[in-house]
Amino acid sequence: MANGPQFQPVQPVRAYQRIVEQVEEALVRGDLAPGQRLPSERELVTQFAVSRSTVREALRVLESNGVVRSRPGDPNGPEILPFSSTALRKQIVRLARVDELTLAELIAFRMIMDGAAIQVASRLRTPEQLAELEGTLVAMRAAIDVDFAAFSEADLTFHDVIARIARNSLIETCNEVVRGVVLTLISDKIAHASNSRALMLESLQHHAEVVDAIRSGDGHAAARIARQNMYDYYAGYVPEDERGALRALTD
Amino acid sequence: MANGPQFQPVQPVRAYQRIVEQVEEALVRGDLAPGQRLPSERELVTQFAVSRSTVREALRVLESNGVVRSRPGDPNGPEILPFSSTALRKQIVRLARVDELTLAELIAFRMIMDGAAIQVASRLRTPEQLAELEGTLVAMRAAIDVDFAAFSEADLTFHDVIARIARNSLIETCNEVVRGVVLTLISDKIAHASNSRALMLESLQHHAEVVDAIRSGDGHAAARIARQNMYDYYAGYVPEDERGALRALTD
DNA sequence: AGCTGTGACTGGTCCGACCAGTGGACTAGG
DNA sequence: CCTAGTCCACTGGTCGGACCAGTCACAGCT
Repeated sequence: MANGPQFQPVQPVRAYQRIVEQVEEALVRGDLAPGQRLPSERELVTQFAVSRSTVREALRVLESNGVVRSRPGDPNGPEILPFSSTALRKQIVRLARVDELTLAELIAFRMIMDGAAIQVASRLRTPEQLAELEGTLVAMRAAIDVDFAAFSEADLTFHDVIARIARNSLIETCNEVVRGVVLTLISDKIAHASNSRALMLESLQHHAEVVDAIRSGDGHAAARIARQNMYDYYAGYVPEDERGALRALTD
Repeated sequence: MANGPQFQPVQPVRAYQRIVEQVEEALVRGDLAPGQRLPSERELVTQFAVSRSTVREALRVLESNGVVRSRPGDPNGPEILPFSSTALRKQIVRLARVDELTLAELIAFRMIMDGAAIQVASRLRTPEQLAELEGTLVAMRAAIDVDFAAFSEADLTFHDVIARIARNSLIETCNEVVRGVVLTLISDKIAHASNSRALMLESLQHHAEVVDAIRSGDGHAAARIARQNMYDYYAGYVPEDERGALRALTD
């Protein structure tokens, strides 16, 4: 049999898709920047030489991808949005929903990413950044006296600072997204009201240990402590027979 | 000032959004499964009691999110798709394009995820899975004599097997997606034609070392070797001043 | 100058129409 | 009886026009 050229199946390109492509290309070329406005739908109709239905379908896709936002009556036209992780979160949530994704996998993901970020941060951190990290510990201590939401917020800040020191916004975004998914998954099992203060104090203590390890520059120790803490914190929500992967990360 | 109830800003919910929500809810409830078909657009018009334009905008959003696929002329109606990571990849590519994401970050991400997967795999692997892993090594060796594409394919299989042993599809998906993004980013800098065979043999040797470490059950060693290999392989494409984070991962 | 009412324009939705393409039913042939 | 070919009902893609509620800028009033 002749080994001819490798043909690829073709699928028709719809008009609205080419509009989406043109807008996205303009965005990566820099011709369009967040904050700027697109022409009105009726103006786009003339520019692209298509009907308004087609323009609107393209705008709906762009809107669903978090690229633009249309508001009724706005004479300035659709707005180009700054990048946001909401669309990325949507996809991960979708991945989690098809139930190929267990809570154990999500927690393992967090242990891995957070541990790695801490390991990198303990090497790259400047004295100023170390001070900033210690500042967030103080803020966490103060937040305990407010309520759990405030503490959770301060905890989030801590991990944001870590990711920024590690100079990796992918880790930052993924961690934030997965953290949100994990929280929604276990939110119905949480009864923080009874013992929340003790839990918060314990969590603060663990964070302080991590900072100590970062201060001494021992990245492996810092990462190990952080992973162990996360294991202790979340393992109770994971079925016994799924904890193997998590324990493999705490060695 | 009275501390009244916490009102939230409201934004109007469009008709097409509620259609999208209903379809996605039906999907998570299991009323809709991949492979099944949606009613035709005109049928959906009567079921949702909206116009066809509205139905179509909803379908475009679902299609852009990888949930359904419409084909012109198909009497069976739009098809419910199995989950695919293409939409997730699209979002990560978008994140990479806004240039907040450097090549170094992507490679760091791969070093972290792949290393962690290998660490977990060396603990969870069964003798059969170890044999399967050794089998992929043989396949990689055979692929070297074909061409680089075949070798790359075999290499991908290796990492897929690792992720499956580690029982974490999130890692699997993220790794696959990021790997694709990395390849497209450096594809223009690659000139494999001259020395590809030597590179492939070296890569195979490194994979064999990883498998050795997995066989002996030393997860930390296996992970360290894997990260070091990836560093050696990719570091050349990363600017000198961005390699700090990568080196922090190879300690 | 500050306020107010108005109107041009926006996006959201609906309707009806036409076209090219698909696939199943139906028919003619084996 | 089964196969191969034709045909047509129906599909999605696109178009154009229409109406409505909402928004914002501006002209005119106080």
